[in-house]
Amino acid sequence: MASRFNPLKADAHWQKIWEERGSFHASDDSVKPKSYVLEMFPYPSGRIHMGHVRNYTMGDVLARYRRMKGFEVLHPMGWDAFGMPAENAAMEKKVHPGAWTRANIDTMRAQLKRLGFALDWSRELATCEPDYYGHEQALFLDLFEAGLVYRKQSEVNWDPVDMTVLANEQVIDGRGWRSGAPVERRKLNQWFLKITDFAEELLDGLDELDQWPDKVRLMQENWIGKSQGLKFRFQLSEPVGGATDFEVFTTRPDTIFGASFAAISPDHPIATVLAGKNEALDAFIKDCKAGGTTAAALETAEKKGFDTGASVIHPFDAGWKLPLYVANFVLMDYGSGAVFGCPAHDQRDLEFARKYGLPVTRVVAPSVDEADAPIGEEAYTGPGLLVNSRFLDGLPAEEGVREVIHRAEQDGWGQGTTVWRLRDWGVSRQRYWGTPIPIIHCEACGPVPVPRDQLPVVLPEDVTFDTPGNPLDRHPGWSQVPCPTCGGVARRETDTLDTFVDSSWYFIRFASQPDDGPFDRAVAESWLPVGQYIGGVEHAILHLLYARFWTRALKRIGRLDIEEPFKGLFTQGMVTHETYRATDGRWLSPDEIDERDGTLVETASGKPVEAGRVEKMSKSKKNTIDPEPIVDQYGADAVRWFMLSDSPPERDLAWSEAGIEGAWRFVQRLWRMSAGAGGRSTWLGDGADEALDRKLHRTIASVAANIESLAFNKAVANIYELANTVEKAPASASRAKAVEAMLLLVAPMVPHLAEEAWAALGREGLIADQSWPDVDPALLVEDEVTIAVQVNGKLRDTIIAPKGAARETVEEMALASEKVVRILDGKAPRKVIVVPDRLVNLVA
RNA sequence: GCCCCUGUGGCGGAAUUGGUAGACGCGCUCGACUCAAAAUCGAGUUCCGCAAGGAGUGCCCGUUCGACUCGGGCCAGGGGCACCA
Repeated sequence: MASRFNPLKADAHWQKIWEERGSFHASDDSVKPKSYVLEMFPYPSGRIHMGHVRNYTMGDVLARYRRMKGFEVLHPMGWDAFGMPAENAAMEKKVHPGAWTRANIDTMRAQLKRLGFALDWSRELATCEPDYYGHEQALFLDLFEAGLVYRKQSEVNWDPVDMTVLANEQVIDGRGWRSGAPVERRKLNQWFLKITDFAEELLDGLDELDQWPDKVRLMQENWIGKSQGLKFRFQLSEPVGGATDFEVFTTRPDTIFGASFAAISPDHPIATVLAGKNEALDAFIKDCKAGGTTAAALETAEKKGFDTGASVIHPFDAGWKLPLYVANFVLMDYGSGAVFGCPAHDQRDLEFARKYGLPVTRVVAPSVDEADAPIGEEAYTGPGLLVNSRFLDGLPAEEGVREVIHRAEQDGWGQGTTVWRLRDWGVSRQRYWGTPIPIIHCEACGPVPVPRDQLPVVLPEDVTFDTPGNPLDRHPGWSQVPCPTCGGVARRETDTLDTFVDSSWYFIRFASQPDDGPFDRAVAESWLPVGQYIGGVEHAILHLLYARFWTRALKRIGRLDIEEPFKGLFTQGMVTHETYRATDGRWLSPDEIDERDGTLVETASGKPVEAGRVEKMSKSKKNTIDPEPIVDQYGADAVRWFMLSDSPPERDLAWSEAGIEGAWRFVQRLWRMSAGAGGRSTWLGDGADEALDRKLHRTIASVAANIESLAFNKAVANIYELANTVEKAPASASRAKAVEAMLLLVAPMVPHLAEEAWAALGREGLIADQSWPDVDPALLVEDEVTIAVQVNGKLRDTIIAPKGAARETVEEMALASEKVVRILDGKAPRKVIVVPDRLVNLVA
């Protein structure tokens, strides 16, 4: 028997056997209970990175464990293959996005296979292929016909030099990433999905997702952002271009008497009219449109306003006029695009009022006595009673909200309403490498769906990337088609779908992939919802919300009777690594660094180096570790073991050389203990070892519990403890059993070693096909317990007592302790607290 | 700006409902084996102290017989923010 486990041979050997036997093919018509384990599918960016390895290792352990527990497991893999990086590669490297993407997929598939994941490769899919996106186009048309798709104007980041639309990520400090030109906001006609129709049910549905992290549920709740408040109309003192009033929304109608100005968005129709007669205002509005469209860019921008000279009338007092401003912080997309400002109780309004010299009137105070307490640098947003508010005076603020809404409804100038922060999902992208939107624009008929028998609308491959912008627009023939309805002159939609659409239903396609439709309903329903979904927390909002929406939309149109796509969700942490910088600011890779005389230097130059933070692996910081050479050197199992060890899976994992070395050593230690030369003879023996039996059975139970709750680091620690105990135990029949059971426990984590050792021990069949070992409940119960003895809450001694011993017995034993006698010094304790089987606390 | 998360030895971290803080791993120290090294095995390793003992889970305050755990107030670091996926 080999004295060392050789992963180079073993990995490939067992991977081939699993593949030949179809070990991990999921059968749709199995009689076993079904379990769907899914990790977020990767974007084929080039090569597998450590984050993928960690993600897929976690899912793999769970999938393999569930198979051992008797489930028919669906554990598929595919490619989120459309997206911007392929177009960037096309421009930079002069390769076609399709060729680049497909080559990446081939590379990454081979890399994943080397890690020995228990995946059903027969269900592999790539979103960039017509046999996937064609079905997506059909689903898009289903939603279109159900009235869930519409068209409206929406803003994009526009690069005026490159004449192209920019993604937020391409806007750096308000400038285009290539041209460096200041970015403008520009309106385009775009397609939207009516996710807001589902706002209420998407919010309510969160309550039932009890196997999701609270953090993610909260993030989604905030994102959906339900607010209740008052919608009312401000009358303009003088009509503006025919308008005599406009709508305002507020969540704080109780503060209406603290109003000192009204503000509308730069995009508000009234602002547009006013700007027509006022050059300075026009310039101000243009200025507001500079910069990016992200929330962060908008909200950190300096709060600026422009006094239009117009005014509005206070709803409760016809003689009270409020100045009307155009303000850059008022969002046209939220509420009505108009607000009233109450500086005393809103920080942003306060800063605005101070800047433009507007009055600040307190209308909420902690008590009536503080009615005239001045507002300093900070707005008062706490609870309290209404003051300086006429008929509202003395009411608690929350009652004031109800009272103002009541009066507004009674007098007919406003009504209580619910407003959502959630906006409809804009799915148009002015890009090539995405799913073509299956719509034809006819001059006479308007937008017309592509007839079903003409799907898929295939993305043409003969395009060029020599100029910026969407190549589909420039393609000579592709967009020119007759109208399907009238046969007249028409043009294909040249925008493509947001790649989040692709990832909103791939998990359904994995469950069922017929040729003639997106999925077979009954088969899909037999697997769904996904039992455990695992991926990065960066998808906590958008991807997960869109997938939830898409699933509910399919239910609404009668295609699938599933409400929530993901029953269990787990968000794993990132893989990090140390960073280094040369004194001139260059990032240096950790292997370009040496330590000389206690200081860090750059190996090549000998110049000093500054150690940076341990950060997410990224090319720009030169701290990435390519998994492939690591697998070459240590084998798949050591890499997998390291990914599971130490760090809790939801937190970041710091890559280290020492860590992978440690994992490698443990893999070898497992081999020596079980099948390695000389190993067996040391543990074969007769007779029972009850202490070892107890340890084994407790370990089986706790490893199972820890895998089920995805606490892999704890499962790993359990196994180390067991290994330590087994090694110290004398030879016995119990020890022989423990070694074999231990192989079953590690089989989901280090499957190649487990198979190799299983075979070396002469056991039949694959370890992958074995059942998880049973636990004898009798062995989980201890007959003796260690009890802590405290005096005044401080630990002074421990005693060993029979499990379940009477309070009196334990108290007596504690009082008999030498240390306790010395500390109590003859005095009787005032009070004795006994926690059965845990501790005794003597209060002196 | 808004929202969220995290903070425990030299390091990663463990600690069912408040009940023996530091399991397990890494590193380090000493020892065994070896001509030597690697590998392996054994012992030790929160801090102060020879010891008895004392202190200790980012900081301050509180609740409790008892707080890493609960409440209040801070500090520090990190993440997300709708066209990156």
